[in-house]
Amino acid sequence: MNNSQIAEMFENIAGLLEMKSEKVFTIRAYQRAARTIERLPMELDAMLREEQDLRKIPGIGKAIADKIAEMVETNSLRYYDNLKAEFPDGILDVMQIPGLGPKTVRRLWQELGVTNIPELEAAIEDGRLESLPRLGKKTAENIARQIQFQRTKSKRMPIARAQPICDRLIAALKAQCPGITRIVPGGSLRRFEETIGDIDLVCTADDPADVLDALATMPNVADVLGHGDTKVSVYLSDGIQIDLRVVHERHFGALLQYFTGSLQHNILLRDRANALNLSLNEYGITDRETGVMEEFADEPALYQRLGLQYIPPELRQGVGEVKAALDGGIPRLVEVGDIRGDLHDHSDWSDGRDPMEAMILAAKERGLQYLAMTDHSVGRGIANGLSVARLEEHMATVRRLERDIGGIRLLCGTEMDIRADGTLDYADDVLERLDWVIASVHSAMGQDAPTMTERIIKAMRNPHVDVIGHLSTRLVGERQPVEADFEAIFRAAAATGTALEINASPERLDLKDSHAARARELGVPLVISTDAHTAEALDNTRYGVGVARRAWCEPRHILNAAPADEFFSFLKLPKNERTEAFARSA
DNA sequence: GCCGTTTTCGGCCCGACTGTTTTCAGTCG
Repeated sequence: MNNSQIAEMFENIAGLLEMKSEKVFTIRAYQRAARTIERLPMELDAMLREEQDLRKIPGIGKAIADKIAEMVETNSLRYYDNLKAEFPDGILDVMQIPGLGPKTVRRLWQELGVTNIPELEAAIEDGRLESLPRLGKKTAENIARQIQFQRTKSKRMPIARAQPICDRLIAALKAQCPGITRIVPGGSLRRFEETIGDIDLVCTADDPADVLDALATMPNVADVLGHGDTKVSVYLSDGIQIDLRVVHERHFGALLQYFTGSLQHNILLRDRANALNLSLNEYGITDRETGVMEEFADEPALYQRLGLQYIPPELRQGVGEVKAALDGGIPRLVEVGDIRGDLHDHSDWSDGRDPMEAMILAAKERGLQYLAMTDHSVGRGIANGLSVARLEEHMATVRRLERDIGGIRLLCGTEMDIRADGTLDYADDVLERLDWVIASVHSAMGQDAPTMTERIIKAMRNPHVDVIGHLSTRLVGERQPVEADFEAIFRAAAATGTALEINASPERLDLKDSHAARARELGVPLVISTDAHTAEALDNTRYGVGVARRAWCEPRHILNAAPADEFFSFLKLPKNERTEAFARSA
């Protein structure tokens, strides 16, 4: 069983226990464990194989650790099976409907015999639901509406889709409400998660009601889910939910912190406040003795008041960051401005849109010190891959443009296919003349894990392969990652001195955050590359930096954060010396 | 069920909003 399956099972356990009115803290413990497991950097079954103590993971104690062991060993959990047997099959689906919680779902089941969504719809239709005490016509209507929306509502969307929607929304609200003093995204968007459930906006304004009304009455709003004095929630016509919270300027720091989350991070932060006999909410920090509330114009002051280092949003995942902040363990994370070169770029020589010259000029304009031109190898027939003869020309052109343009160093490179059998698209005598070789999987992605693992490791053993591109080949929300033993691959990368790419294309984000974290731990040199196919795509670096920051990467962990001279001397090293040299320079 | 720089037992984040109420339970984030 993999981590996401295990997490889902704990999430279901929590749901069923809720319906049993089990102790709320037991339920929370399962939910917390599920959320933690979801984003663990390593697979639990691998950890167990290595006899690691799962109880070192925050939120996992004896009971849950034992259950994980049983799941990994037997692919099932008797406790869960028994629990599930107490409830009808579709009941968890019913609980997924927004507005329907465990209490209501249990009543609907026990008093009306509703066990799935069609039966729920029938009970609304024939008026049985609204006849129950404490439920009424309006509740019935709301549930019916939510069922409909569930069908059209977009699932979590890639950050690449959410970001522009959010930008447009902010621009529209600003234009319509001159009283807005600040408006910024919060939630998963600000934490740079790879997918976004709904878009959270944090706003300060002289007249909150004005802003709330403005959003609620926008033309592309399909439905208003709630509208109070400080917040409004709406569905846009394309099925995206927007939550907007508006408060007075003096509460901004506390509100932004609260609305950025994550939920688990906020809980840990409020625990910390409690330990200091303080109470934290979205308006400020209250001294429990005196009842006096302190307000915060910005977030750093709030963290400081709790005796903590500032925690960047990307780290607010509710795992170890609060503890780290207590001991000064929050590192200076890599920033966009640290990235000195881009090492994965396509031109119209293969499947890019823009001529090589335009790409180089765009890179120079963005202040990059070096750029690798890495058009596709011949195996990518569909992407107009370069034959050896065209590659020769390509190299000559790179050299000529480097001289002609000046002020930026160029690398003659390739993004070369790793074929299904692990052999490479160019022969060694071709590869050794290139400055920068990316090897990537573009075909036969359905291979079984042992085959794929061996295929990639075989490529890494080649002395000329500098980096593996978009390791898992996943497309966020579109295509599943390949099956492979990633732990083995990371270890092989460290052993062979092969770098791993954090592909910053927002559709890819590959390595993903937890994989980048694990690779970093093992000392693998990482690069953040845009895989740009257009000049504008060079701006996507920020998405890759977001992934790296979520993986606790500092500039020293990122190869292309090195200034040009340092980077080029690194490349002169034979591969088998690189991992060690990278650790030394770090 | 988890956890401990006051605790191995007794705590466990906190407020907004809604609908059905006549004072609040349920749900959400």
